[in-house]
Amino acid sequence: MQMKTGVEQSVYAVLLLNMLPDKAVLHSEVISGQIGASPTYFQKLLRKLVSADLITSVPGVKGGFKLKKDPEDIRVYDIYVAIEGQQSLYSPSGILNDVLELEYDDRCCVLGELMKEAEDSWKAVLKRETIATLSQQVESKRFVNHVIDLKKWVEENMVV
Amino acid sequence: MQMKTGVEQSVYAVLLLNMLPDKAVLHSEVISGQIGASPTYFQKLLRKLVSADLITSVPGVKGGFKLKKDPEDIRVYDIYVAIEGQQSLYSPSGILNDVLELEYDDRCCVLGELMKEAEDSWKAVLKRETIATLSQQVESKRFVNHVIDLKKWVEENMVV
DNA sequence: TATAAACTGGATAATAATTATCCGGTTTGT
DNA sequence: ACAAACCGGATAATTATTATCCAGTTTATA
Repeated sequence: MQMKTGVEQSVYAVLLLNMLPDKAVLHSEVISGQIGASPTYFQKLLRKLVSADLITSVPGVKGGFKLKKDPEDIRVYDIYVAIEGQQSLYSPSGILNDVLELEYDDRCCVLGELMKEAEDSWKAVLKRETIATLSQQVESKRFVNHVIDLKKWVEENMVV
Repeated sequence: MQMKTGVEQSVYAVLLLNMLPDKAVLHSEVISGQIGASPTYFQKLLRKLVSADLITSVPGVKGGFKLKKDPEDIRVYDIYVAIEGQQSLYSPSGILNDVLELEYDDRCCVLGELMKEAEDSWKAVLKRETIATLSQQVESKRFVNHVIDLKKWVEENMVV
């Protein structure tokens, strides 16, 4: 039980896109190169983010990707769902129902309820943080010099 | 990202073992048969529960498995860790460190902290519930008749 | 005391999920 | 018209999970 690395890569990709000036766009291979992801698979991830309406893609020469929403409106949870889908961490297989030989109309899933609560609690934390708040943390004094370099890199690699 | 079915099977196995009278023991194939799990793989799961000191095994003819601890002292979380190990749901791959070109001594992992908090919150729920409280729920009035049948089954299949 | 029936644990195979690649198609700036 | 990007479906490679097998140890009992 481990989160896909694609989620982490996507979060950082969105953080990068958030450094783009308006109208500018970043080519998918440029992003995957910076993040160290496999270019072709990374495109699939970007595709999912597009489907989830978190980013937009512009095709054609000078095409690329940019944010669709404001960073305040993109929650880490949104990215998680975009990549992993909304299937829950626990899918009750109804063992207890079989063991208790319950009829369909009075099935119980005592473990399922607990797991749902745990998962909701987990999701709540992911819903709290947004790309905006994450960006703030990265841009904190401690890393400000590195972020300046990174923004320079973005400007060198972006397309109008 | 989905919880192993082995965790669910293990929880129900422990619930079954909790119905055993003192000194009695349940053969692993009897349990896996009731739960509907593959016998050989299920033994591996039981083995992990033994290693985690949640249950004990007695070898030899008339051998089997029984609880090692009181049901109040077995948390769902303990079973989860026994089966899945204590690796966290999120293992930071240090992308941001690479992106920011940080030196070893001032690495940050802004996403890692968030994920850790989310995971702790998830685990807290699993730590709250024990086999004792789960058993209570199953034995609630609603299912009391079925539980009586189940206990009958346990007595028929247990070994002194 | 020999035997059968259980657990032990390591090697290995089968299955499923994740990650990665390829390629023919569409869009768009030059 | 062409090159450079995205699109999306098929497919392969890799990894994680589930499942099996087998030779070893323990123990009740005949």
